[in-house]
Amino acid sequence: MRDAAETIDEERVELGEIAHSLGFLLRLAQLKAFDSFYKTLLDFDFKLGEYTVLWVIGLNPGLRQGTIARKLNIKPAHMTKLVQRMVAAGYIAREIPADDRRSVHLALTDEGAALVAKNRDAFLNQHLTERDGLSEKEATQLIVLLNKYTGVGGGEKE
Amino acid sequence: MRDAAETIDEERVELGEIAHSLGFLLRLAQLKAFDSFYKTLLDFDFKLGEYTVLWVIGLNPGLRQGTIARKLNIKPAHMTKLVQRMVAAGYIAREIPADDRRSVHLALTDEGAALVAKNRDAFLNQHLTERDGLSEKEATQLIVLLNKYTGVGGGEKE
DNA sequence: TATTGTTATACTCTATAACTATA
DNA sequence: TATAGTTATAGAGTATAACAATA
Repeated sequence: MRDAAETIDEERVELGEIAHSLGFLLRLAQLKAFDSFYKTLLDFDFKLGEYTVLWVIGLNPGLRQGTIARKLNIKPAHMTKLVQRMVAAGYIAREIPADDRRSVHLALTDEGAALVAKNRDAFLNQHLTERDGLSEKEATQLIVLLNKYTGVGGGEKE
Repeated sequence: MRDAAETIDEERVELGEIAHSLGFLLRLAQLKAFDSFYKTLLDFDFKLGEYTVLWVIGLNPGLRQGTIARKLNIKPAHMTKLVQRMVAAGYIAREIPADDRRSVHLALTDEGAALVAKNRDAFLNQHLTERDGLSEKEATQLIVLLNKYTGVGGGEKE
């Protein structure tokens, strides 16, 4: 595997110790995952982040906008614009609750719920298409470790 | 662990199946890794990507600009601007080889080499500071899996 | 004609701070 | 005075296409 198909057409690039740097590897891995995601969804006119927000709102109707933003690491300013686009598109309904009129509660419209449901399989198919190079077991292991590292699975049933 | 410190101050957010999506987890993980990286380098006036490019040029003096860009997933247009900044800063020297005058070969100046050397420890310290939540063994496992997934370690000694 | 790198443009995401309206 | 969200602005990263020089 060392002298095999490595000299294909490109000069060899030595990466040294950064090949073991989490930050560096995560950047490359994310680019790869996004690539294969978008490759499977040619007709999809949404950003990954937008769909994710719709998904989370669908699972947590009535949640405050800021809560979702913090959980998904979206900055308030960005969140505002994203929500505005989704409201304009008719996928999200905003509601100002009487008990705290500063906050905004979000829910999917019927149209939004339909959109999430319709693209659900394609979206979750990521698992299958995106794990190039890894065995099923390794992919599962990777996901478990990332859950732990990010703290995402913290309070979940797992 | 389920009823413990979860109701700290924030409403509970249900993520459902996307908590197992590689793309989603990689995005969060990358944000976290970058955060802790920049936290350890308060006085560092470089972007992560810029330092990475300098690093790789240091290990591969004379390599073509495009080769490095492809390996690091940097788009040609972006690479051009990045190189221009580094040349202006005095860290990179460009050389047009006689045998193919379209290409640009890159090498570090003495100043560039000194900069890479000086920040080497802080840069590689990522390993130590950035693996919050993971045991040493798990961090190693994660890095191995990411190496495999991204194909980075493909032709390396490992 | 094809390739390497450059320029120009636009769009997304991010970062920041000032602002409003509520509390 | 603090908080939730908004607006405005700027910067970084990316995508794209048109271009020049060279092969």
